[in-house]
Amino acid sequence: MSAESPVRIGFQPVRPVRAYQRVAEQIEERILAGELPPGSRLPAERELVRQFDVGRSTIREALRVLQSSGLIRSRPGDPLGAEVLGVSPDTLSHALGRLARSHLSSLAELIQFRMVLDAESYRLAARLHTEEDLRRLTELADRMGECVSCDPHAFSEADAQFHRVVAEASGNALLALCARAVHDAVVDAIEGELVRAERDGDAGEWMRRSVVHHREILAALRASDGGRAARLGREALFEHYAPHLPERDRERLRAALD
Amino acid sequence: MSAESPVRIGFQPVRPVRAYQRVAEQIEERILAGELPPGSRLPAERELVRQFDVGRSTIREALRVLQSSGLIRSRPGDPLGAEVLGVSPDTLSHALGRLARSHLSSLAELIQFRMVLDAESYRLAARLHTEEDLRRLTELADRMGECVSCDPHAFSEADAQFHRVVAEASGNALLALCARAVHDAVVDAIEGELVRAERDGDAGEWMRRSVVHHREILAALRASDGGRAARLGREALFEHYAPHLPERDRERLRAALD
DNA sequence: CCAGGCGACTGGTCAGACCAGTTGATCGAC
DNA sequence: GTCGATCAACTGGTCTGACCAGTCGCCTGG
Repeated sequence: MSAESPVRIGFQPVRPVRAYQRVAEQIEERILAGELPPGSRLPAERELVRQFDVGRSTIREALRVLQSSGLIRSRPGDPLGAEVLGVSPDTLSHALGRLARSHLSSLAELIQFRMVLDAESYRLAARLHTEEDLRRLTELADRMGECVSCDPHAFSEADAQFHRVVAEASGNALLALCARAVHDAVVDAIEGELVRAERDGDAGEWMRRSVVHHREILAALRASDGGRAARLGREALFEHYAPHLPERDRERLRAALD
Repeated sequence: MSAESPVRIGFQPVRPVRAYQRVAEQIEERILAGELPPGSRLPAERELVRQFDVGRSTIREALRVLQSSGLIRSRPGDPLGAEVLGVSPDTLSHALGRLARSHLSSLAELIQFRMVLDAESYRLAARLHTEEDLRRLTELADRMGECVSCDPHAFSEADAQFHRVVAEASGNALLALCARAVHDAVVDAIEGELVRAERDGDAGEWMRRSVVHHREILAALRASDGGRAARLGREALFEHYAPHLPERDRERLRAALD
């Protein structure tokens, strides 16, 4: 402590703002504000150099930041310039995947989180779903049934789509995006395990069980019984993943079953 | 369809991988694998140029990508090189904030999502909480009570911390991070509304109500009644935000009440 | 002992060059 | 005429070399 501390008036420490940051912020602002809609094109880099009056490396670093955020995409030789992609959930998936990979969150946490998001999707979807949603879900459940013991890849694809449709039927895009990101992260993280299980020969069995689960959930949705659908969804995920987890994690997952 | 379609063997379209991408991936890999723990330093850019055998602009673009992902931080003049920060939830918050800002999700969706995440935090926390958690929550609720009609800013801070402690007590770091990110996004988005409400003079009233809600939730948590805590949490959020939403959105929020 | 200055670094920025890829107009063969 | 190759004018990706303003450690003069 100094002898006389000067009067504190709310001065903020001024941190230098890099040129590439300001460029990136300006462009991001335009994109988020809708002035640069998805599909539109940014000027060429050398043109941006003129407009922003900075060096090309500065422009390129700014574009790199935007690209790593998934806001734009560029392709060498494209005379139209970088393409605006708009806000996409991929960044979210990426960030979630990184978190899942790092020690910050274990696979069990990821699955538990997926149980939460899926269950709440079901709960909301049970109230809001349309006939069209039900038709698509029925179709996807049927396709899953067809793919058992013939095409595991198509099965997974139909399964993923089933969850995606439910999440969208929940009426909450944010919830749907997060659910999808977590779904992808789980699939990425446990793919190896599932392949191993398949080698062990019980592949057809869990697929059949999964189809039954999905049909039950679908029935609950059709009956607009959100609580039941949510519970079934949690149980399905638990049954699906618990065998591949150590006992300690399994216990934690059980806590999310309710 | 062409006359003779060649035999399909699983060739993947080879997409060019940029040099800066490979550099960024290599470094990210080391960080995620824990070989470069938080706090450690990357070599200087010119040293990386030698190690990776690429130009400095390539190195810089790679570092820019890593920096925008929050994995590293660099400071001009630092003779130690860029600092490794490790995986942080900030990227997630940032991505969520962008999603919230874009047309992809309205404020109502954001709040609905927060109702879901908070409620599930309560449900899990009710099972897992420790005495220490309860002590901290009691303290925070008390502080909220003290701040009513004296320091709205401190009130908000205590409120935010209450939710953060609950989320951490849920035992799921991922859930906690998302809940925090969504909380921040909601606060960012509706700050203006709350200030307006405060001007209208009912500030003290909703703060008092909020304190009551938090105490009720705390009691439910103490009783390990997760279902009750979850329901109370949803109701508290609904009551808090519904008045500031148009009727249509309010209806959608009600759906999440259960 | 300490203050101040002097390098030797750092990251941030710029300018200019080259490469490989894309595109569209041009031009020649049919 | 149409079609296909050619070519020039772009694009983004990369490299080089330079300069600036900071930051740090050392070293020197007091």
